[in-house]
Amino acid sequence: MRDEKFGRTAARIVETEAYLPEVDAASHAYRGPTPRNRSMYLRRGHAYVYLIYGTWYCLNVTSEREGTGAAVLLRAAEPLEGIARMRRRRRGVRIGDLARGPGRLAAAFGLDRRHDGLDLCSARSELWLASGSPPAAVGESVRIGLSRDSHRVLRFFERNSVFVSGPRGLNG
DNA sequence: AAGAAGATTCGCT
DNA sequence: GCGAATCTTCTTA
Repeated sequence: MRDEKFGRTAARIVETEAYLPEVDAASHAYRGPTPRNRSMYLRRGHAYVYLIYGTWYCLNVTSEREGTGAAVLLRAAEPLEGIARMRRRRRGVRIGDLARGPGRLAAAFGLDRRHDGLDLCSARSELWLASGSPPAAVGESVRIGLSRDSHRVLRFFERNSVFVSGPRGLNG
């Protein structure tokens, strides 16, 4: 959820990908800290927001203890609140496309590097995680769009959600 | 120092 | 289906 002066935007996470510490060649933290990825080393529950292809931002939630680089990429979400605001940010696309994909999700919430490093578990943060309705059935698959460590089954999604970005079949 | 690839998406052919 | 957009990091293509 994101709180701004003029209202709240909220969405329910329906698709994620995990990036492991140490052994995961696809992780931005695989080769150690850099200016871009340093917030991956924050304690679990912090935001890692980065720019990809010089064009889109992606939102991750850190997942390990302080000093260990790991995170969960939020790949897709079901818009719940502030949908008009999201549509304005997303050039008026259909609701089903507002947050279907990691770049689109961050764009719907209006995120950029100013949000990098925020504590997503703090009531004083403008961007935060809330508990919501649990997924009915969780599917898993390999992660999308990787060339290294592409075999790892670390993508998780709500099986019957139309807001998921990638394949929803038995094996992803 | 320069070039290529990358956790993506959009618009045009 | 393919190229563009254009930032950060890694390789030397």
